[in-house]
Amino acid sequence: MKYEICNNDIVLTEPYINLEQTLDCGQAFRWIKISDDTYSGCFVDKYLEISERDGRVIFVNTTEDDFLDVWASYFDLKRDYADIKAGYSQDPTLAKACEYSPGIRLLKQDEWECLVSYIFSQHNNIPRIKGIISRLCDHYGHFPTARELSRETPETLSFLRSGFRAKYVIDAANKVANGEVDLEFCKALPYEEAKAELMKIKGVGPKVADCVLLYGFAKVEAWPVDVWIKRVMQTYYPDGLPECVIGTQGIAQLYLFNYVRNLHEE
DNA sequence: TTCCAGGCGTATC
DNA sequence: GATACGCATGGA
Repeated sequence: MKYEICNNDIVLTEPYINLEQTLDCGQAFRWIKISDDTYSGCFVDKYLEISERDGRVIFVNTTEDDFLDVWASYFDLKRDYADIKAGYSQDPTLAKACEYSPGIRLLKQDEWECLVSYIFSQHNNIPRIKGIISRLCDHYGHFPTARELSRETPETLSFLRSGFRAKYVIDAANKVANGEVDLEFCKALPYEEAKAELMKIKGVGPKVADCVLLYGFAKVEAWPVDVWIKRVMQTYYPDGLPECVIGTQGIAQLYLFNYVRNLHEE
């Protein structure tokens, strides 16, 4: 990781990140493109504007402390993606997927926000997921805590227009607020045990749990299988995943998901 | 109009 | 344990 301090900004020169590929690939739902080269977003109570110019990423008006304590972790800056992608290049499909969007990185998101977001994601599409979460945050002025959401009912959340998912989010809020599911504790558990804990929540099945394990807990062995990844498996890997992804399947999934979803649109 | 969307709970066998 | 079906909402 290499960076410079420029006036009030942090300019990241290494590693390479593509902001559009990373912030708008469907792993996080709250980043907003506010100009040609700039996004705004949050991690818990930290607000960030971040720009990409001439291949460099600029953390606008950001202290070195916040950069090192919050954003370096959030953007997974210490992981060696060049090394990971070199391993993936043994597989022709993954080689194409990495070439298609080489600047994707895993975002290590807040686990509670991640849990709620992916409960809303089920049987839904990305623009609509963003709309629901945007209405939720506008309503509270921030992403609501579990305690705040535990006071809601499906009726009081009807403004979200989130359909049958509202009751699941309320169940998650209740279980997290009363300690029945302890996300901090889950984070420290091994993959399988953490997954079983998350699946105590109504509306959290294997796929949503894997998304929280990957995007919220940064457990890169998680392998969320949605409709797109099912198609990937049928089309490219009928006999199972290639050896070169074992251990970091979650990161491979980011590249593959983005690749096939855009192939479909073209 | 019909189909589908980063699935899951439930009923049924 | 596996398979089928309904589910709120909205865009294509």
